[in-house]
Amino acid sequence: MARSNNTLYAILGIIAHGPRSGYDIRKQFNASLRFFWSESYGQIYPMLKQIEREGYAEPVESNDSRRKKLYRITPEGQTVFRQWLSEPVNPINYRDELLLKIFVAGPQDAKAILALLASEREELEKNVAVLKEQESQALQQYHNRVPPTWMLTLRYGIHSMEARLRWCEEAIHDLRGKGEV
Amino acid sequence: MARSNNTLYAILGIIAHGPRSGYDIRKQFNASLRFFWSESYGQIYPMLKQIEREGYAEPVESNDSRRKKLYRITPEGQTVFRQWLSEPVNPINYRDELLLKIFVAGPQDAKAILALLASEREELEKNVAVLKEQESQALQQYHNRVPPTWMLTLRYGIHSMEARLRWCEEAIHDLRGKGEV
DNA sequence: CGTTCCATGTAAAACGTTACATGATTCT
DNA sequence: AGAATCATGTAACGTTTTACATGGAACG
Repeated sequence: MARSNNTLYAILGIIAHGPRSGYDIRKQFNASLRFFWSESYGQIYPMLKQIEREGYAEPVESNDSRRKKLYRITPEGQTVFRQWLSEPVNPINYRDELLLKIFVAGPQDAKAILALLASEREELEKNVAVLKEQESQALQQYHNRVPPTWMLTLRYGIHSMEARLRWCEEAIHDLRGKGEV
Repeated sequence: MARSNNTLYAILGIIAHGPRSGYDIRKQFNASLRFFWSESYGQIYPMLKQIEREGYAEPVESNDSRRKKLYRITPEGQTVFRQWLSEPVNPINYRDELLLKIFVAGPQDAKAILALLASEREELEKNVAVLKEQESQALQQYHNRVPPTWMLTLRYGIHSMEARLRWCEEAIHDLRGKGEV
């Protein structure tokens, strides 16, 4: 079975909104979707060349003072991108280390697990704050016009992290209640 | 930088609760943690041999009618397992295809995204029902005694899937409201 | 006696990160 | 001038899935 080749479509999806360099693409993922998607340079640059070879994008000369190599999506690229977009998504393969540890922990590990949960909670509180700040900034920007679809990914970040945070607190409460600490 | 070698610890964590075969290990992950962790045979069997070579587990002859090869964790295995358990977790690398698609979608893709969200919602409703059923079964089983830590992973499944479900509904509502459908 | 499930295993390919190398531009 | 950031790229390594191969046990 052919693998999903997500890196190809991720890049195509970014340059579908306008010419971008490899550096731009990385930046865009890190700025907005870092909690749910990331691409490393080690994948981006080789994939851009492959995309060009297959005729899904072509280089454009930039009038930037930097020597950026911008790529513009071609009509063929648009076609395969929209095709991919409408296909059902593949099941996610999460590998959540914290969940694994809790799953395999025994009663004697309650203390260690509590420590992990505490630092997770701290981390989540920070991240939720960052996302909410981003949200209020974005809402000001779009106060009358329709917000773009990527706003939905921001909303997802808030929903999912708040849920994880509530779970963390519940779990800490449960473990403390056992008196095994 | 040394990579985290999670497969090793995942396996060690399972056999820490009693002798298991490669097949058992797979089954246990699929039964309880499938949404947050999975291991394929292509990793499990070679890793079991490596674990044996390193002295973290040893084979035990089974009195099972099947020709299972059970592995039992050694004291050294226990040690490295508990050590790993107490270390801080590495950041997760989610790669959430649905989020990616929504992030890179343009206004003209609203219809395609709505279809994806609708089938995601369906899927989530099924999964939440399954988990809640599992939860009530487990709660009966442990009605007086303290529930094991893996119950927390079940709770996480419910929390996170319900959050994703609520987000799905919110997103569908938003996209419909735009009149772009 | 055939089908289904149990059970172990390997090889190849695909995927993804990390570390390194290189050099230009911008800012202080 | 020096530091920080921008920018492209590659090689090595580690991780993970997929496809294939093999055969025994249970069940109707």
